[in-house]
Amino acid sequence: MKYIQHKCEVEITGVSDFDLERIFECGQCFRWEADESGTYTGVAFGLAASVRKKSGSIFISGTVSDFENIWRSYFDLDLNYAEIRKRVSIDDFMAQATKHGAGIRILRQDKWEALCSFIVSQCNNIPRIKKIIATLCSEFGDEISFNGRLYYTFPTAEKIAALSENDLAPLRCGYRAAYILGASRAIVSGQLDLKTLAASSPIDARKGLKELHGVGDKVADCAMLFGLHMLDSFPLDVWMKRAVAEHYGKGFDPSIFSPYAGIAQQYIFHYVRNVRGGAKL
DNA sequence: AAACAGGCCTAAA
DNA sequence: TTTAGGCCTGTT
Repeated sequence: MKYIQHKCEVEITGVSDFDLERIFECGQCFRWEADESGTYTGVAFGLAASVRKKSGSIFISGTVSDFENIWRSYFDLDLNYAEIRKRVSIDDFMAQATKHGAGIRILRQDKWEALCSFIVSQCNNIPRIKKIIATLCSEFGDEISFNGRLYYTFPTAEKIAALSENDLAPLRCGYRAAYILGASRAIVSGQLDLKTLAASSPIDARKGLKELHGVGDKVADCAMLFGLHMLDSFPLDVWMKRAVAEHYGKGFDPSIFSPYAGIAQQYIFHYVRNVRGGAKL
């Protein structure tokens, strides 16, 4: 990988497995939007940015120091996904899934943002999840001016913890509001330390997350995979349950993909939803 | 109009 | 340990 500073963006070359649509539309994040040219704009770690690809190069707005401090890690550019694709292609089904999903990456998102987002995601569809999170940010995040538009940071746990359920009413997120408040307060009180969990074993991380009211197996696994970057975590939603039951039978054990079960999960998810399954169950 | 959406919790077998 | 209902809200 090499990168050079241009006028107001950094050009990155020598990175394989980088497909913006597959990265941003595979359900791991909810705050990046594409324009008609395929450039994605979003906010992460308090910084707004635009990302585009052109003839094999990646262009990310900002400086080399932004890239080194944030985006290099955010896009997980130091992990060799091409090799992981080979590794999880254990049968024909996975060979197909990885072929169609080449370019997917697991973002290294903010831990709290991921946890909060997947609490909101429960029993919801993606458009509504996006809307709720957008409102959460515009109501309680900090403004960022970027390319003549206003964007918002994701509100900190501290900020949310100081609110009431009534304050969250504009989100229209129903019973999830109490879950968000509970999670934020657990973090602020120190009862839950995401940084510690990220450094602990998957079993302990899962147990810790599930102590939160409103966090079960699925949300915990998503928070681990997408927030704690525990790449062996294998979230099982209704789509995945159906897919693995169909292809591997009832006694399926995700550890056949270890230590990259979570990445395998993303390939399978993308494959059954976007390539084979279509948009309906 | 009733069912369902990328779950979770609780109560009851 | 597994299963059914209810939960906020928006959409079909």
